[in-house]
Amino acid sequence: MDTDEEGENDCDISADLLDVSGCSAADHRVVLHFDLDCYYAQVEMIRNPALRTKPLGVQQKYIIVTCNYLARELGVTKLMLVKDALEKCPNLVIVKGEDLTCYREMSYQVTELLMSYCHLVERLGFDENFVDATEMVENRIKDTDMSSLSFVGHVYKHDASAVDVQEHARLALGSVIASELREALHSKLGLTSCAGIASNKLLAKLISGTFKPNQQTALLPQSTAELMSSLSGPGKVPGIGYRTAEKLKALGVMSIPALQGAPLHQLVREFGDATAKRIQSLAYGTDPSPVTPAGPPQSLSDEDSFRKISTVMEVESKVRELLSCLTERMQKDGRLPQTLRLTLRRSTAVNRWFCRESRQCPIPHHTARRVLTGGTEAVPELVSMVMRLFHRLVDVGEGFHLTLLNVCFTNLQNKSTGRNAISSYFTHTPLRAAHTSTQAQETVGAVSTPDTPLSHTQTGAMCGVNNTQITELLQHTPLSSSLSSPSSSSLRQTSLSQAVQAESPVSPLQPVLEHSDEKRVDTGDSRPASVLEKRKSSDLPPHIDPDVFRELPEHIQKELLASFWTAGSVPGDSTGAQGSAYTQHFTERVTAHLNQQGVSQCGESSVSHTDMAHNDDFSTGHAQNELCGEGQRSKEELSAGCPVTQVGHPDVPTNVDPRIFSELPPDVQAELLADWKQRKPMLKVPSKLASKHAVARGGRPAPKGSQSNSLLKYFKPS
DNA sequence: AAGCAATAG
DNA sequence: GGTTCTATTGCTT
Repeated sequence: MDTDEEGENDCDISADLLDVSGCSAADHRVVLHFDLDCYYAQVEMIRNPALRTKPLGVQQKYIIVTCNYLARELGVTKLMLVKDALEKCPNLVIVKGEDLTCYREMSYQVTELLMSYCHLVERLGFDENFVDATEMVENRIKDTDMSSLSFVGHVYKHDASAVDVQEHARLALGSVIASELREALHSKLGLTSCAGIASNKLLAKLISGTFKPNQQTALLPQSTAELMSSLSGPGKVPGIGYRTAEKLKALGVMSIPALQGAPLHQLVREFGDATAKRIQSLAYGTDPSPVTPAGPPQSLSDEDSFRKISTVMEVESKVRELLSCLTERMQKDGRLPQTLRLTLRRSTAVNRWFCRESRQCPIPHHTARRVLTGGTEAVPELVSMVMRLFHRLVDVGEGFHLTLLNVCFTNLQNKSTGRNAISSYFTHTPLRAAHTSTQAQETVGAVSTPDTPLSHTQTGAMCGVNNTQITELLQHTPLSSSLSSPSSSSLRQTSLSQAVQAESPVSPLQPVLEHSDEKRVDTGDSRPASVLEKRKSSDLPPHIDPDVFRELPEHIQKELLASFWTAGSVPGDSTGAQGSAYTQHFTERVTAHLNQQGVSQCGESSVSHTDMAHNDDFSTGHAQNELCGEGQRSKEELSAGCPVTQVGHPDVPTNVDPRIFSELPPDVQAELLADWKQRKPMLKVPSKLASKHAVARGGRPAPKGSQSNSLLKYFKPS
């Protein structure tokens, strides 16, 4: 009978059975999951808007790691061999994506933007974020008029307009918030995304991909079972990977219902108590794991793969290369690396046993310090440390065949004092934000217009971008007079931080920083689109050249007007960041527009290197950096966005073509130089990032060392 | 603390 | 059951 142990000890699963009926304590959370659309490809299209109209693939080594939707329509898929992709789609435009710098930087800007509205943000890879919006919903639910509330976006297996919002008010509010955050990502960073709204991370993640791209979906609690059983097998459950799925198969568990119904003791035998319970709960759609706030990364690593490295010399030079990049990153980070790890992959001929092996060692204090102070001066000592690790792994007497090397700094210790406020973790990658998205026709009822008065300083995207924008102009546009007039006229004038600041409408989306408790009477609707229409070019901010403005297509004009209208409500700060919000955006749009019109791009059309994909043997790392037809470039240069030969003025950034620079009017040159010189002091936002909520729930006490200080450094430039 | 396995994007 | 280039967590020693 029932005298078994397993029957009596707890009531774990039965708790789940209770909440099928709708509201129980367990679905109390509102969790959002954001997933950037084809992320790397999107970043590349932002860097070069001309790519938007073409099928685009991002290449790492010999595979296409991701591609845009145009390419997908033509049959290209993720992780496809370059050769296959080109067969399918001969017109595929390919950009190299081995250097992750710009993807990483933009990724942190995304997290940072989300965090500015809600501190509970957890990163998952570079392109996904969870947000626990429970508290935001609670705060908002009081003063929202239920009769005007409705779902934004899709509701899984339901007609969104037919769902009873009274019954699902919190979820509906979650969908409103998700759409506002997505709109913020779009208007501030130019990125489109999908979002899922549900009661926990598992469900939010699973639901977010149901309508793609650039759409969002909410999951009603009563649809949970349907969602789960729609998965083709246990392996599709996030958290159950290949190995676990294989083991389950061996147990005869091949479907979600099977996993739900599997005898617990059997799972426990295979996986242990904790894992067994966890995966079975997952099968029911239960996931108690908290949204754990993101911090700076816990390790920094750099790696390269190759066909073959078999001499110590090659190893050493590859290691040196990796360490140079890595120490630079480490220096910007500002934390002290306390351990160093080497990992490698060997090709054992007999059994293609692809596994990574590693050795690590502590880093002497003086060496670690030198990494931070001297940067690459520390490289030689690090190289010799790594080589010692290498000899621990490989008996060179035998001969060896490596296919990958990785070096990693871990055990990162916060530099206690706020003293060395290492500047800009993010050196801003060229940013062209806010494009009118081509495929964005989801009904975005409440806040569709590009207003969302985001009344906080979006540091990453706004401050200091002036310069990058100028830089962009220098890089991507011909020296035609048509351009120099708008750019210089709009960029030249320098002081006007106040213009529109007067009355920005109250945002339904309040950034967490200023926490305004003022009664907002009119939150939801308020903003008729007519406001936009009423603005004529006579309303242009003073620094915008009306003639240039009129040249732009109407939809871009509109977009810009909207941004003029909403930007700038930066309250107390804007130190020297003169009117950057306006000018930056304006400049961007003009530039993007010109590019889209096929203005010849400095001869360097990064568009036509579809060949050269396969001819390199992928042997020793380099060689393949032949990107824009300008010979070799280092990874860093590539990430900085197509530099040219280095000559010229010491203060001219490396990513600016000195020739082009020299042809600019002298006054513009002077201004740029001045700008570049005091770039660092210029950025700064003393925002106080949530310290109170550092420990959110049962989770972890926030990142190690928990210096909100260091976290800030990580996210903010300055 | 070290090394690895598993998971994920 | 691998392609890339990361990054995290948890188990085992």
